[in-house]
Amino acid sequence: MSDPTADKAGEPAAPGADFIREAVASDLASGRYDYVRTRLPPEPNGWMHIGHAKAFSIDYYVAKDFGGTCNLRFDDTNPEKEDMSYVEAIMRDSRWLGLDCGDRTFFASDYYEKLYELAVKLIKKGVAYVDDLSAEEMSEYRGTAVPDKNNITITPPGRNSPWRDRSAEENLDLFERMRKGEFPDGAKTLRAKIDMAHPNLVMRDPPMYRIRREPHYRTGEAWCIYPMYDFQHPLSDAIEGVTHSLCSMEYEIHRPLYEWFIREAEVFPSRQIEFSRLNITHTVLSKRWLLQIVNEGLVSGWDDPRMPTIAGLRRRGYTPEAIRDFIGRIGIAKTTSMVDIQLLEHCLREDLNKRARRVMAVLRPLKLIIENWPAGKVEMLEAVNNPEDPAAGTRRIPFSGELYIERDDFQEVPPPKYFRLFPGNSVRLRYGYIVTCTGFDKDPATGEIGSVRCSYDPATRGGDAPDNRKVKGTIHWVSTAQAVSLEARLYEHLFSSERPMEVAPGGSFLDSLDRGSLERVEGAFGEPSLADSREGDRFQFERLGYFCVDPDAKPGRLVFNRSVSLRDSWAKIEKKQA
RNA sequence: UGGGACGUCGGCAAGCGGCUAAGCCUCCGGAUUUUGGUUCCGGUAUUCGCAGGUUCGAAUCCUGCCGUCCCAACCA
Repeated sequence: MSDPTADKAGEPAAPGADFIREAVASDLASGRYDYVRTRLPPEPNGWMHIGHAKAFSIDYYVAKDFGGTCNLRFDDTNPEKEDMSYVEAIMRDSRWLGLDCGDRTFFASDYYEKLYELAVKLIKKGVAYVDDLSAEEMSEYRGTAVPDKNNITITPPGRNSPWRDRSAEENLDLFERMRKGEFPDGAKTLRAKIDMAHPNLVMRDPPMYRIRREPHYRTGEAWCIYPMYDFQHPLSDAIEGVTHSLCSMEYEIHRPLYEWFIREAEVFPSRQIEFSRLNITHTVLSKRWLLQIVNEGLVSGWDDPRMPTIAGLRRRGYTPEAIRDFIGRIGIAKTTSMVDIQLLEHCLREDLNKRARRVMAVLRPLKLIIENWPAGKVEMLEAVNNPEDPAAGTRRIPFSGELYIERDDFQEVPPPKYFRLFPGNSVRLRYGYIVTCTGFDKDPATGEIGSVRCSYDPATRGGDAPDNRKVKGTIHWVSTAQAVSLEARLYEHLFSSERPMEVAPGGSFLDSLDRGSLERVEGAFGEPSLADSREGDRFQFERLGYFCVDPDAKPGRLVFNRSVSLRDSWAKIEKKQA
């Protein structure tokens, strides 16, 4: 936090740094607009994920870069899926990320009356009509894409609805009665009258309003007709004076329609610009799929630390700075891309390396007994809190003749290049003493190592060897008598497949969901300073990774999430040897 | 014989007719190191989907092919 550049992370260098900023700069230069306003347009039907964070960041920082403003506007026009809890979650998460629109928070549902009036205007102009076709009929009349034998899609021209040429008066009357609730759900729609033979499917008289008797989370039962996205979005943008309506590539095909509504409704001409959405390896960024994972109980909730949601990342231990840095690094383009999740992890490590306090904890304890240690003696040793930040100071940790070390740090028969503890070998106990392994106990039945014995060199207090002898390995430890017990939760990627969205024919994206992606390690121990840590506190467990205190932690019951492991070059050596 | 877009290193991504094609992640070496962490050095595209063309000169312009993605919701 002390790094002044940290808050700039995620903000691309300068106006013109990407094609969107170039376009905005050029619009300002040409006089097309004399100010800049963007908007974050979430639909409150799911929690915000990192893909939204990318999109929101673009909206937010483009506006900021040009001295403009950014509105948060909930596109809440589908009462069946939306909920206030989602609004609250999205607001909390965007604020946490630093994308704070303050009092510029709006709802499309607040524009229903205004949108209705604009629809009436289009009816009066003769460019919108009430249609009696059913959904199925409409689909058929539109002449939608059909796969042919070569799997190529062909689209015959659509046919006009028999109701297409109703008079403006009749349409007006019908539309008014739709609003009054005189017709059952789905019986009629209001459609834009454009061109049923248009090569672009979305231009074939798209629906503007549907009848749906479903209480809306904000407007209650005030309305039984709801506007569709294509109609609502450009006009909501216009109502707010949005200059640049930035969205993802799948809306590109909708741009002619976006412009058509603006032109016909004669409202403020916002400009839509598209960019490609984010994809990340080993996860999915589709609200539908994330919802399914949550609903089926495959994770603990939207904020499960394995989820790519902002709440999940936060609980996992991600910092807003790391997420913003990541977003800044992936760039903005129009190509379909798949970003390596390792980049996200790298951004977290880089951030936490600078700020996380170091601490020692042993996840899989193995008892180490120092045979020549004076019985009952406890020494306090000084340890550095953060070698990257001298201001973090030092702390004192207890050392004794009985310690826990990591099971991995002892091998009865060392593999090649292994330089930790094995019979006869010396190792440094971090901030402690240099010890030499003198033996070990093994359960003859199971072959499990029960404890390891060693002798220490009193001249090496603190870990320095006065005789300059070389001790290659340094391992972490915790004194058994003073250790605090803790639970560590280790996470793997939610999906074992690099591209879970590429589902095999007849399969499901859930096929590659890793059911073992959460591992609870219950019998772990940490140094005593961990005892008074609080929810959200972040640490580096030396040699293991970055951990943070999970909300499940209670007084006297420590629970840590591993946010990300440290880079592990030994694992690579091992892998190569295998 | 529909429409729209995109194709530069394993992954992102600069490049906008003229220095030996930025940078980051990954990967591979090596140095430093009381975290096999960090940091630091070095290496990894004679080549820009392919084929032609224009030009003194092209990843950048033109033409044609090839490939990938999106569009069949009264969802957004």
